[in-house]
Amino acid sequence: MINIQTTGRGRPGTQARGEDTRRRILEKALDLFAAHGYEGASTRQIAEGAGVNLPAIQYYFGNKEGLYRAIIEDIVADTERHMSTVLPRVRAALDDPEATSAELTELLCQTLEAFVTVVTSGPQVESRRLIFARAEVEETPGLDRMHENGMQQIFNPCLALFARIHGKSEGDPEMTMRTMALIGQVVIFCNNHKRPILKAVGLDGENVQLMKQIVREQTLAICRAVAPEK
Amino acid sequence: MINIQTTGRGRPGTQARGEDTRRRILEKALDLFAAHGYEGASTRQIAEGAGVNLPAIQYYFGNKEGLYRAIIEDIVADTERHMSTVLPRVRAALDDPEATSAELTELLCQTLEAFVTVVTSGPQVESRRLIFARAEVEETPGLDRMHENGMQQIFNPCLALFARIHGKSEGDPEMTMRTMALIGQVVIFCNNHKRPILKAVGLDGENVQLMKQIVREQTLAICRAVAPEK
DNA sequence: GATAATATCTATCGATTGACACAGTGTATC
DNA sequence: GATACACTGTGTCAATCGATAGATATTATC
Repeated sequence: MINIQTTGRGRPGTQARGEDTRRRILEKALDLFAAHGYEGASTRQIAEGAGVNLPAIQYYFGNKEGLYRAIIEDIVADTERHMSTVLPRVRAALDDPEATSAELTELLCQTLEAFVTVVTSGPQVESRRLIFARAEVEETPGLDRMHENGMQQIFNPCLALFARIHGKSEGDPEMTMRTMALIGQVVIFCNNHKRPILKAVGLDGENVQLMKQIVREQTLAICRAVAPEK
Repeated sequence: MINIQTTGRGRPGTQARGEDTRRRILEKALDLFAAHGYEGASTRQIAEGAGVNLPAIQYYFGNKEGLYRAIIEDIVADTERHMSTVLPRVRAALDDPEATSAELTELLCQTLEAFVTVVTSGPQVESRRLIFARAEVEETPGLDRMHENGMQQIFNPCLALFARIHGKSEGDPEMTMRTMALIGQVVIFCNNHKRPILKAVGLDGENVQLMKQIVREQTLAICRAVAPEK
């Protein structure tokens, strides 16, 4: 019997011991999936790296795909947690027909900054960033879930704000493309951190601040070109 | 004996027949590598899809990696061909100490537009775009070559122009990050075309023009914020 | 300590992978 | 028409993949 969902924590006749094992598998799997992709990372590598037996993966996650989906769910939950600091205010402003262009622009900047926070904080950031980037490229089972979440948590809010600032409809293909270009400013930093550029720069605390500043400045410049301040 | 390099075209004691086979393999391999990645695409799939035998891949390209590298070389050559319309003028302007900020900005826009052309023209664009995106994520043998070429043909010229416009050094990490954000506006369009967004928009002729316009407008807005026109 | 659920082990399955040996077919050149 | 080279076919190899069977170990509950 497979216990994909049960972690055994606190249940009668249960040991909390397995929780460590489960976490070790998740951590190693995240690193390997990020580095080599879904097909490239083998369950044997993961098991060996996590210091567990091969059937442990099946025991805790059912199969390889279940393991992958568990990782993605973690990232999705983390993303929602970070974005929840901004999204309510974004929705409120969008519901307010009298929201000024300046207010909407400020919220757009904050949304993008929250996105930067998502991809630069927490444990194993570099691997999580790579999974993020892979979600835009690969067709692995489960990555559509992550892409969908990115649309809901990041793209659509930015699209709504940006379209409102432009005075255009959210359904306008032009606004979709403009928003893609806007978000691309952040997404590109999710690339492979082993590349010389990102290795030279390094997304440590100081550069993360700089990154937010750059995104804000360039976003402000773009918005001002559309809706100049009075 | 493997004849990785010889295509047999026009050489004495040679048949031109194999050229078609070689091309068919390349085309099918490009699609499959783009869709499923290097590890995900099997040589059997490629051979079957191209309508050839499995050893044909070995015959023409030595091994799977050789086939992959051949594809990348094609894309690299194509990129160099497209960028050659702008890069000489960029180098000339960079060598000219009296080049105005407006001139440098215009060249930056043209460089980015040429980049858009690279990722939106030619046969099998969608697959080539995906390979482009994968180059920023994966660590497949040969992709470093492609990434390196992207640095040389696109990133470094943009960095040099952008730094000059800002009046800062090319070696400044801040300028590296700013240039990444700038180029990210275009790179994000290289994502999976099967995703709902890109499927709804579609990078056909009309939208490619719109895309160039958007990139130009937003780049101009960013540059103007730094070096305001007199 | 008996029982049952949780957790981990060894060993192996069938399928697929990339690569290869080697025979056969075609055409051009002399 | 004989030879050489370019090309395509069949069959098979060792390695690796994900998955499973089944035995054993550990621990909580009674």
